[in-house]
Amino acid sequence: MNDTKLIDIASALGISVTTVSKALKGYTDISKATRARVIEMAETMNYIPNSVAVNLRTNETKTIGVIIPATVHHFFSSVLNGILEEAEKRGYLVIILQSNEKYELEKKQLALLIQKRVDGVLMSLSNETDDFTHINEAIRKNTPVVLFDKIAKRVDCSKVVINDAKAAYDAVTYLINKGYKKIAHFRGSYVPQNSIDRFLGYKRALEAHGIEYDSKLVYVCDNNTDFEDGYENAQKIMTENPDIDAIFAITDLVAIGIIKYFNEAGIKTPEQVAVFGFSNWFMSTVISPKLTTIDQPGFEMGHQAVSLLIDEIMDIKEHRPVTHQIIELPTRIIERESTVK
Amino acid sequence: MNDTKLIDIASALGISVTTVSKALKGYTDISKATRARVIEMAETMNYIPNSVAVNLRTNETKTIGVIIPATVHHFFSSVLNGILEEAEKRGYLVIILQSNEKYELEKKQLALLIQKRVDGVLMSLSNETDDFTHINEAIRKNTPVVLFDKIAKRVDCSKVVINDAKAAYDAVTYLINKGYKKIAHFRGSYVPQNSIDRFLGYKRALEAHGIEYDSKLVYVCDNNTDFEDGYENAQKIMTENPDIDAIFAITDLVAIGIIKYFNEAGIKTPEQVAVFGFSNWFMSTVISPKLTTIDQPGFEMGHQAVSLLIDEIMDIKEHRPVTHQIIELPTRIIERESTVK
DNA sequence: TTTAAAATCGAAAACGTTTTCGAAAAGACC
DNA sequence: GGTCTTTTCGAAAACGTTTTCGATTTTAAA
Repeated sequence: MNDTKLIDIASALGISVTTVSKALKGYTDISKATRARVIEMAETMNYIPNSVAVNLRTNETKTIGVIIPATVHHFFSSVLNGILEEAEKRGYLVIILQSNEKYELEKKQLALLIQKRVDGVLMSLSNETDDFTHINEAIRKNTPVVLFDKIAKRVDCSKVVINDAKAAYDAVTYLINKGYKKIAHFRGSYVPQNSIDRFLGYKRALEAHGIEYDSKLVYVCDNNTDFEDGYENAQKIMTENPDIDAIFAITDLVAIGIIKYFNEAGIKTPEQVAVFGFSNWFMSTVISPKLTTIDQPGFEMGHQAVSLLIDEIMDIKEHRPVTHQIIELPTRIIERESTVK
Repeated sequence: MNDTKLIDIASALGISVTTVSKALKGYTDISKATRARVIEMAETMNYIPNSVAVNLRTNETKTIGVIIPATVHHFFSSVLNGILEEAEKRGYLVIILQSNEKYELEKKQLALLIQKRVDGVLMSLSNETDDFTHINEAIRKNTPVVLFDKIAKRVDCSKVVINDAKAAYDAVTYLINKGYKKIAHFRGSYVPQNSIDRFLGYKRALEAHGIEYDSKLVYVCDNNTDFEDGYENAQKIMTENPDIDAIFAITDLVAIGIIKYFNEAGIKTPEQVAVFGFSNWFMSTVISPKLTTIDQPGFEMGHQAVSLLIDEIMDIKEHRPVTHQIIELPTRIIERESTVK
């Protein structure tokens, strides 16, 4: 170990630690001559400042925390990528925690991050989360939080999102314009805002185009880790409502499950039933037929979230007033085989 | 902010910070009575210890660093999962860095982690890395390192790996036993140990079964982020060596590229050419035909790596002699459609 | 009651920096 | 040479803990 510290440089040079510290940090009240000597000595002694001591003194850790529901999803992987890249660029390290879609875990992890004195935290809510006091508490304690993707509208903080309702609206409108008439929706569970908004988009698109909304055509897929849900509900809907001609799925994963079932059951996609996904996972180009879907800019989302967070950290540090922003990233339809006859 | 500190509790109770600290940490030289008073006051004042101060004093951060080449790959996502879960269970936080397969970045990031005083680091080498002094340097400075998956044999530290050569040998042997005679190999680039070992396994399996190794049947796929490489080389091999009847691919991603090309070109899999992947990515069950592959236990690998690392951290802390272990995780063949006629 | 042992507490040093403030030295000016 | 300004440096406090060691008080033993 034997790390060299300021005092080692100081005694090697016969000067004080104060002078060494100032020389290294570029203070102007140190002569060019001694500054040069200090820098050289620091170099040869291979000095590396002890970040922990610096953190204690300066009261900042140059570290941000990230809480995401899961990493296995391709979408969150790309968000993570964006986060890591931007954080590194701005000189921050990132601590990652995974809530596994559990509210209790999410709460505990947020407390952990605050205890670790991270300068700010980025989070995407778990599916269970419908109480936001832990987040408000964090903000109240001056740890800035920015929410991304799975957010809560009622929390007053910066956010970066897509317009789920609009994206869903666009998707369903696209299907209607393509001539599909009886469009089902495989939705997510009832708590997450995404799930609600995509459902609303679906419903509004139908109504806006004179198609009556039928709650019997809405199936719930609340398992996020597997495509079984899509598979099973596809099976179910084809016995209960065999005359549908399209399904708008909340997620590519669900859509993949649907297509898998259709392929096995000999149901032609899109000839008999078209399938529309959501997120543009890598997988969606792999399956046959290739999946039409909504592109959700994960990488960009990670970038923006970090940017917003660090800006806010700076504002707090400089005692500037903080203003919360909501960035809405554009989505677009990626048309592939699963919807074009 | 207004965090409550030890001194706040102390002055509220009219006692010293020493006593407060000891009471909270369960020292036996504090009376039951005052301990109770302290604990209660700490509770009501919502005391949270300042980790940075604790870190400085105790000289440990309860944080480990992880450097991986990329997160987008499904395999690394599951390793990450295993890491996060085990680290949380053992009370450690994890800082993640991504080298993007660049040696220089990997080196810089390792230095960063050491400067941040992480208690240890987990890493999987970049494809470019063929100099290991940065790792040896870290170990010399008493920051334990454990390597996983993409390792360097010449570095003296704990490792958790699969036996790439054996897994590849098994895969090719499987193909031979299935009756395939002219088996090509799409290998990775020349530096990474994985790539080398899988190639060696391929070669040895051929030789062990009396099939002459032909270097013309080996194609290099060194792009890890896309399946284009597999796609293009598949196209190439079918003009240069149209009589092959199987391909052993270094990665599921490459295999997917091959199958995509075959599907488009009307080449039947596995009837004309069988395809064998490696890693058992989620994707491999999505493509049609479903891909036969080697299951690589990523989650378990993450678990074990963290376990090894924390054990070593403890050994160093307690001044016990450290012993380096190499854990070899079992792989197995997952037979699916792409190799069974 | 005296003495020894046990129980309970606190002063102070330490971890390695950063930064304020004052002191000393050097230079400028008359 | 004396005064004033500028340059250059260092002592010391501070960040919030942990832990050693000694001091004081209480209890037990005789």
